[in-house]
Amino acid sequence: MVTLNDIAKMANVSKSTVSRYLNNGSVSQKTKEKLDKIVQETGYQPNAMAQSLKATKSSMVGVIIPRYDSPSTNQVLQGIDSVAYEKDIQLMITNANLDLERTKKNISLLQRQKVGAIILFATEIDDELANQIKSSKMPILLVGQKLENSPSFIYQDYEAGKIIAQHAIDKGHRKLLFVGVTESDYAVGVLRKKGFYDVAERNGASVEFIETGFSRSYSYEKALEFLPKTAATYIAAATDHIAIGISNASAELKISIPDELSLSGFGGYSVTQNVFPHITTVNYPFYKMGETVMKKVVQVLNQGTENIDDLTELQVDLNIQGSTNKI
Amino acid sequence: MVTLNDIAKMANVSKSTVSRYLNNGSVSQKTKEKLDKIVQETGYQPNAMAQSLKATKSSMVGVIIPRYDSPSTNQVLQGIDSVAYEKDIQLMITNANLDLERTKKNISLLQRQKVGAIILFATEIDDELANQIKSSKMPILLVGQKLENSPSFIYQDYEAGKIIAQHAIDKGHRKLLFVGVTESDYAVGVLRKKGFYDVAERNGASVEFIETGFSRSYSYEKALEFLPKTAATYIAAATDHIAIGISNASAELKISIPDELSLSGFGGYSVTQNVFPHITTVNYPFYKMGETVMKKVVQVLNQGTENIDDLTELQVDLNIQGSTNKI
DNA sequence: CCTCTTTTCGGAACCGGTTCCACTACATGA
DNA sequence: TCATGTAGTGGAACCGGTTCCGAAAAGAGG
Repeated sequence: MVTLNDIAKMANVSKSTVSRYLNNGSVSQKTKEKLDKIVQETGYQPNAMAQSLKATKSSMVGVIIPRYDSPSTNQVLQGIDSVAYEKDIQLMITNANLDLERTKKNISLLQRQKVGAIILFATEIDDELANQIKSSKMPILLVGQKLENSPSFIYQDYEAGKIIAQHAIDKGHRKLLFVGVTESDYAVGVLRKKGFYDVAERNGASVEFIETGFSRSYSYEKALEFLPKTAATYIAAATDHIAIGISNASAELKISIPDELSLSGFGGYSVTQNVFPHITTVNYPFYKMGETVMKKVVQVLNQGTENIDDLTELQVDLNIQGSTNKI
Repeated sequence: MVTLNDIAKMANVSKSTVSRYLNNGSVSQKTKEKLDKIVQETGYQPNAMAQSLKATKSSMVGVIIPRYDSPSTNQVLQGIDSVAYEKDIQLMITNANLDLERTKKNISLLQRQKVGAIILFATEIDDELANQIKSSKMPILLVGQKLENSPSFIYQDYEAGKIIAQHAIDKGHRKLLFVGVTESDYAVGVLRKKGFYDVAERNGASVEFIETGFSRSYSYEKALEFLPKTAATYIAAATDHIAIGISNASAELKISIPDELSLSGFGGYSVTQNVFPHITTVNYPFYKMGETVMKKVVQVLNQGTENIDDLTELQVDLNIQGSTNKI
């Protein structure tokens, strides 16, 4: 591997001259031409680690994702990437694999790499992690969860629940079923449900509740059981994947959507377009989330962590498709 | 940020002693205890860049992915990650965003970062990129494309085409339609189709061909046109997403799958489970691909690039679901 | 108590860059 | 002609670690 020192020797100049040539450029025309030629021939590329070491920090930004195959995360990543690419910031993406311990390890890994900031897609935050975040000298931005005194970026989950309930009400439904998940997931399990209940009850509708898991296949099995029994005319699934499972089950049971039953999800994943009829859902602005967070990172990199809002909420909007209809 | 030097001063010992304490450990009991305490209190973590600089290489492996929201890529990544995590190798994932120029830039970026090896998910390879790969002193492993004299890992696309055709023949179909993509994509556009044709024609079946694009929605539109006209009883779509588009269109047109028409895809994505009936497909071993490539990387890291096979082909297998039936 | 071996430790060089400082050479203006 | 300014350059220190080498200290054996 050819180094700056090698180049300097070949050109019979000092390291500093070569470095100056590569950076600012107070170099004479003659040496510039000489170096042009040598750098060209050798294909010299500066060692990024040596540069970062001298600068005592790297030009990278760390990202901790929960897992690779999450469509929402990937859309957020696209948004992050678009801004990062534009600003010439290199991302260092690490996978926590839905493991809290691995999340903590990844934070310290990124700290050792001296990244400029960390974007953390948090699913669960325990006390230890909260402490690690708070005591970090390196700015850590949270996506999808909020934490006191840390810049957090979340979706309007409570609002989303309200929007869907209002839609059901508007379509004339009064017997509703909310198919949700465990309350240990605050955004999905608590907020969406609460928003839904609040609007439904305010309008005098009855709401049943059934708990299922996040997987499509489990929800499908569950739906095969509860669909024949329920009196509801409108089912609000807490995620699009759950909705897909229910959609599959109703196809199997020859229950027609939307004629006999209306069905909606949350998320706005493209999977809702994969079934027919397409599923009404609440669109979450994943891509925009990425852009927003990354722009904030750029700001933090330039100005430090002062004057940064603690909480940024991104708006959601209703996406009406063929799966919901008037009663 | 507390450095090794700081620790040394606090403990009244030399840098080398602290370094030895952190690594091998030929250190007396007394100083060990003293350092234990100080490291504990300060939360000292060695600077990864300084370590890499000294070692003249980092302990990372670079990965270049085509884009973030590719389900197949993400499954391969999970496989790569599982091995990397086990071997304590840090991944540096970069996004080429389906851009050839960005792919080239990413390679040189990873080279400047002195990663131990690069895993490249190649879609397209032009002469310049081929040269860049060949002239790299750093091992570059290719996934999904093959290149002479470079370790390449591919799927059995030709074989997959044969398998699907054989399945159609076995089910008694003789009027076949292959819905494919442009031949500029060698694996999907050429190999799958060729395998399909070879087996079909050997068995005296007729094969129509229609070209579409990779997107589900475009294939859906196309299918609305060609489904009413075709005489085929079996449609082989060149990807699962195309198959989903066709499935949606046939639902819209009230053409019953599999009673009136059999339909299959390629890929084995979970989306084929999202529609009802589930779609027969050829499973591609994405996760295993990741494991296989990463194991090879580990080998290359340990033994260098000698005795590495140029080409590794991973087997595919038929996954029969409800969308195909006897005629 | 004195050798001999082993353990423990500090000094210095090094990895590959960047940057400050001082020095030279030459041009500019008075 | 001489002071002053400026572009171009090299030397040296530094970023934060690792490692080689030799010296000092500690322990073993006679």
